[in-house]
Amino acid sequence: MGSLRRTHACGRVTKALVGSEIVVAGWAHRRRDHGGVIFVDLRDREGLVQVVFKPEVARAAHERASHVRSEWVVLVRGVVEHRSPETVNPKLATGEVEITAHELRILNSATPPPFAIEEDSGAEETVRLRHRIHDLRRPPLQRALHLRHLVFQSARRTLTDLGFFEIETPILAKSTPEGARDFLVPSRLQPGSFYALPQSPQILKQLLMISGFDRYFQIARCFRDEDLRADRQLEFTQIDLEMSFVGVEDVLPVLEELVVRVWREAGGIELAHPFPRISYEEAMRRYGVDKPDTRVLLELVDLTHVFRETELRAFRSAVEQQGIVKCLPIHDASALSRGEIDRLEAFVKKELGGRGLAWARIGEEGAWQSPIAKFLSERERSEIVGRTEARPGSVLFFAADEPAKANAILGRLRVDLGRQLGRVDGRAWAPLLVLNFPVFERDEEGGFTYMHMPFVAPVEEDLPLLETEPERVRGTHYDVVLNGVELGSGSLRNHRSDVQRRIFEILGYSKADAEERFGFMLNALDAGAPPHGGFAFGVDRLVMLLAGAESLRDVIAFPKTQRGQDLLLDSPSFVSAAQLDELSLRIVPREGET
RNA sequence: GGGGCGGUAGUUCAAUCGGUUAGAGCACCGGCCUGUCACGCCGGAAGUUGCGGGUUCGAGUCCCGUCCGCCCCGCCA
Repeated sequence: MGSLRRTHACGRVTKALVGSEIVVAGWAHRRRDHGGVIFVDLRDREGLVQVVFKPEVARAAHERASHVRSEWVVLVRGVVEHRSPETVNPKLATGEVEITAHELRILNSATPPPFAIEEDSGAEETVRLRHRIHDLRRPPLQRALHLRHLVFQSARRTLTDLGFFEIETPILAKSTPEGARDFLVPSRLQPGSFYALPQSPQILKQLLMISGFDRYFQIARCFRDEDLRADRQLEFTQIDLEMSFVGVEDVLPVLEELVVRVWREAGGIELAHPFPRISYEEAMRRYGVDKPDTRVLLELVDLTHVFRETELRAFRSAVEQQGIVKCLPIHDASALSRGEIDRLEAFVKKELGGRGLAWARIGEEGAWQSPIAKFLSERERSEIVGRTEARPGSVLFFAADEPAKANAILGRLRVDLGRQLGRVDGRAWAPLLVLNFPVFERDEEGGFTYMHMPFVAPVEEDLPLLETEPERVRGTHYDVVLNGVELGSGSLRNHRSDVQRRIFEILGYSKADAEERFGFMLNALDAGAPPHGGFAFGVDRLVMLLAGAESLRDVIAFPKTQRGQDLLLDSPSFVSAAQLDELSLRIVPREGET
């Protein structure tokens, strides 16, 4: 490079610079060699600019330029000039100008790229992940990671403005028995003992509240050793925050302000606020999910009581086994063909694990066209029609199953069909606060388990229910939902150890169990814990939404595949016997393996 | 753990019913070309058809196993 330093970014060369000598550096995006004049599109983070090499202007530079290939790294000194009107390129931000090169320095050659460094490379994801360096040079990834940066900066600014301190917590943390599977890190100094990577900084941030930090936030890396999905990675990032001396109504405005400012500052989007609110119970009832996309206008109807004594055995047995019967009515549904309905039924059975999908089409004069019609009494049919407001042209879908399953099936169909049939309200963004999640839910054995985590504080007036009907205890838990995607969740936490102990009891921990597993937490609460509560945003999903991406992998610089591998680094990988030895570890082959 | 889709040149795809030497675009290499911008023209090189086994006179194609990628269920405070 010598002593020459770049003076301008390629993508920022404008008409204002015409006539001046500048130095740019970047990657040779494309070379067009006309034998005489040679054009090189030079690319950097900011964009492309055309460099012209003319033999009569700079013989040596022109000669050198003929050797330049795609992705070579070069530095150019030249003069910015207007393009003649017929050679202006309107597709390029810098297309009205070009740089006439006086000097070319080749800083590095490069192997040919495995695919085109373009908006859409056309390459398969395996190839893209293996060649992540080239993939990251593509504009969509450059934009996504820039967006991520803007999100972080906006969040930091906003939370700082609101009086939060940014405090780090350990990555080498401790395994706790609840929640997801831990990633373990063997300790060399304590042979046989393990750290766990944090699933979230939950406990530590509560300890920080007890320590008096009042308002904390952190851009925290979290680790959960569970199977991956398009929207789930082994490691992910949260904007984590916690506040002292607050109730729910003090936390929610902070979350709203954060989301509104991030969308404004990182995305240039004004979100309507305050955000609409809905209870967990209402969300499940009307939409079948706890994170409804409220832009979709279709809604579910509960028909359980209609079928208590029905002749239709599948429905009655579902109701008898504490299940529910729900209906997704779609009016004016002539666009839904019989073939489409059959396809949906197959989809429900195969993909969603449903027993089936009952349906009915209401014909002219209200005649039922339906495989279940003959099992339904006059009264049942008229009650269904009344409840669903069905009319000629309506199609009704029914799910009779345990509540979670029936809701999951119809909740999914609601969104799929709503989008497919255009039953949407036209908004680009639909933020929503979901409130009052229950503290407990029943587990498979009929006992209680926590719905989100064991530290969620009950709503104050429901505290007496802890002794009588734990199932009905509403929690202070809240979710922020955008377009049917959960951006994050939070709650007030139990700051009184007696309430926390009672909850452990209901969860089935003995006193000794609770002491052993959470003794340090209970002691900490007793050390003068203020009322506190907080929240954590899933940044990756948030950026995915803002970027309009389909997968978390498109907003993370170096993501892992569905099997948890990094195809670029080729991790995870075996380690040397010496390393294992130092950690007092031995690899034991699994049954059936050699 | 389960269901589904996929894997052929660097890359994106094609290859009839199981049948000649596995083809094409782009990329790559060489040559020509002074206004292109997906430059153009001429020529060239490029393959363990993911891997292993089987059926067959003959397998990219059929069968079995396995590996890898993606989507989903389970799982994920």
